[in-house]
Amino acid sequence: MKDKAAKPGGRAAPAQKRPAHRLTMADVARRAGVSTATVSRALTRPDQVNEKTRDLVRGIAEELGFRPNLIGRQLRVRAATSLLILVQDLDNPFYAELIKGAEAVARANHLSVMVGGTDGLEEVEQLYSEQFLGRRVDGLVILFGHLPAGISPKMAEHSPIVLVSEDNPALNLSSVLVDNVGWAERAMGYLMERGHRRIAHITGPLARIISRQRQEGYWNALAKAGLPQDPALEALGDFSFERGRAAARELLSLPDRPTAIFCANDEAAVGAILGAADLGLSVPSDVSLIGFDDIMLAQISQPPLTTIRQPRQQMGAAAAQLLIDMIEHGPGKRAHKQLDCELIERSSVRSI
Amino acid sequence: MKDKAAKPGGRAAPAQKRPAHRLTMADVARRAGVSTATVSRALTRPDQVNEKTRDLVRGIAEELGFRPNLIGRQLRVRAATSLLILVQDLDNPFYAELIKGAEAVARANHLSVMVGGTDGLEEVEQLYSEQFLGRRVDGLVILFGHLPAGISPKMAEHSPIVLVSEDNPALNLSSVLVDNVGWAERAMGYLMERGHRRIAHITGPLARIISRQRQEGYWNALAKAGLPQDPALEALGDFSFERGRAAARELLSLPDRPTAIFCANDEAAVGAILGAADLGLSVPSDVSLIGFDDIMLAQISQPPLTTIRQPRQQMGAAAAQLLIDMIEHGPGKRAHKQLDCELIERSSVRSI
DNA sequence: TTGTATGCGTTATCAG
DNA sequence: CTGATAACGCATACAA
Repeated sequence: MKDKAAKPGGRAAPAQKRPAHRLTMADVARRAGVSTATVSRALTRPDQVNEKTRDLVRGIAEELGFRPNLIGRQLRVRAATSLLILVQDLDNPFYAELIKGAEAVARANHLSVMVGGTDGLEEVEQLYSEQFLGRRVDGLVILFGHLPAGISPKMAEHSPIVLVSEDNPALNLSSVLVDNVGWAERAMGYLMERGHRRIAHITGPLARIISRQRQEGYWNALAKAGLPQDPALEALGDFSFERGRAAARELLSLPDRPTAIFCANDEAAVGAILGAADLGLSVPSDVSLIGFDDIMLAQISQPPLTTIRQPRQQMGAAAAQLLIDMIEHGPGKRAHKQLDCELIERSSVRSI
Repeated sequence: MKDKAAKPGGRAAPAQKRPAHRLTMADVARRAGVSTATVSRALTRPDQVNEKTRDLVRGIAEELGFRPNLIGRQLRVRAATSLLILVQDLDNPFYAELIKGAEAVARANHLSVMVGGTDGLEEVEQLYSEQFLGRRVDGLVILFGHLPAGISPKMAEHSPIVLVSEDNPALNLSSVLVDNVGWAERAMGYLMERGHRRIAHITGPLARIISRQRQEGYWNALAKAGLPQDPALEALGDFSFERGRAAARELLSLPDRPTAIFCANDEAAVGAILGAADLGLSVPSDVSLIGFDDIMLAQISQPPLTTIRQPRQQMGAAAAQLLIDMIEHGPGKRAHKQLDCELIERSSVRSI
């Protein structure tokens, strides 16, 4: 048997050639004839070390291809390193830009961003919750209106978590929102200003608060105009293109058909364009359409869609910023931020 | 002054109430009157500990809201924990489903997925490279055809990295690809079978290999049919809707205008539909169009687009699987996987 | 300016 | 079955 190094903790033998991805500061230190402390300093606090030593150490690190292990560092330095953005549906075009906004702010603060798509599955939510509870991510941006399975309201109360786009007032969490009710009203107002009185609504999935809020805006507008609520004019949607198409067909087959439809989101609205076409009707001559979100599709649909634009990038940025504040100053700094939308006029509405 | 605990490493004072997110196994151990080793075992290897002890420990952990710190664990247990997917453009609809595929496989292997959007910025690539080199992520799925800044070809050679969708043969890396040349030829063949002879091409950005491959397929098809290459029939694109629209206008303003256009991707093809419309031309009666990718937009454009479908979900899944194999068995297991596309027939092509 | 020693929170080893 | 102890890789307080 070979001798073992005398000092406990000493390496068995200075491995001939350890793969670059397994080098540690000790390896660099040995080669440079300095202590690991000096290596650490040379790499992260260059000013605290003699110029010659610094260059020596850095040269050797470079030569060896050494990169400090961030896990080791993170265990030692308790600084936030990453945010997790949770969405239900990764291929919902609404989210990408929002994520971009968050990413930019995170990056500026030296945080990385993880994105998780849950598909609404509890089991997946659970998995991501573990990352958070296990402190592998330092903050949570949630793009659906509930806490992911595995995080109790009590835990959430004292944690850096922010709800974006979709609120849940029951949870008292920080949030970045738009006034869905108000802007739905505004969309309706736009239609009414152009003479529409018989206006239908294609809802989102009513299980989601955001859908109910836009529906509420629809109702409010009706009420303020002294118009009755006609259940026949409300078609249940689910934010999908296909459902929007079908819903439009239903609505436009009504004996006294609506002159305009307020769609809970753009995707459904684009579906509605085709639904109208299915019946030989065209937009906006036969029926006017207004959407919500201003996704890219809204610009390139035929006709281009008049819609309510949500400031997605800003929403993402604000969320990240809020989160970072909470991480730095503790969750006491809870906040509710409301951003403005904008009505984008294109060609899917005509005056009557 | 108060006494300090006798043992070095002993905590100064059993903090009255430490926030739940700062509890350690030591806290649980103390409360349960066992060692940290037992706590660890009770939590992660329940079978290796006496039933009564186990329940006691787990009960207390639960009661305290203790969650093991994954960073500590990861430092100790060198097991892979996450993959990083790098894309240039997060809001490119092509990627979402691919990411989903990768995520599913990763999840099944107890890995989490990070997604990074670089916007093509070296500085951002650098940032993500550091995550990888710092071993905070264990594998890299790259959705653009080059190594991110900060990773040298030599490093890459021995690392779990896989290129997806877009190849770079110069780098000898594992990859998951489709035969872009072949399927571009197939698209052209489809047009030719329907009598088209004068066929234009809207390219992708030629800086990208994938664009050049599809262009090559275009040329090959021409050559095999004995047709000449007419530079006038090639319009430079950049995969964008707007550029596709403009390019189509150029092409269709030609004195002897093409009867069909092969577009390097769907987004440009949808743009081309509008470009044709701008000139009072309609698809497919005046000009036939075929795309590439089969993004969602292709289904809902008017007319719906005939196109080449890439198996995006499978590509993502295959990439993740490849990566996992490399992580487990070392990068010796390099592999090049080629997946099949499918021609999706819709209504943007007519026979002449 | 540099080195020594310690601990971040967990788990593996080994002895009891 | 359980406990003591030593790492994992790094950064810092403190001593030199």
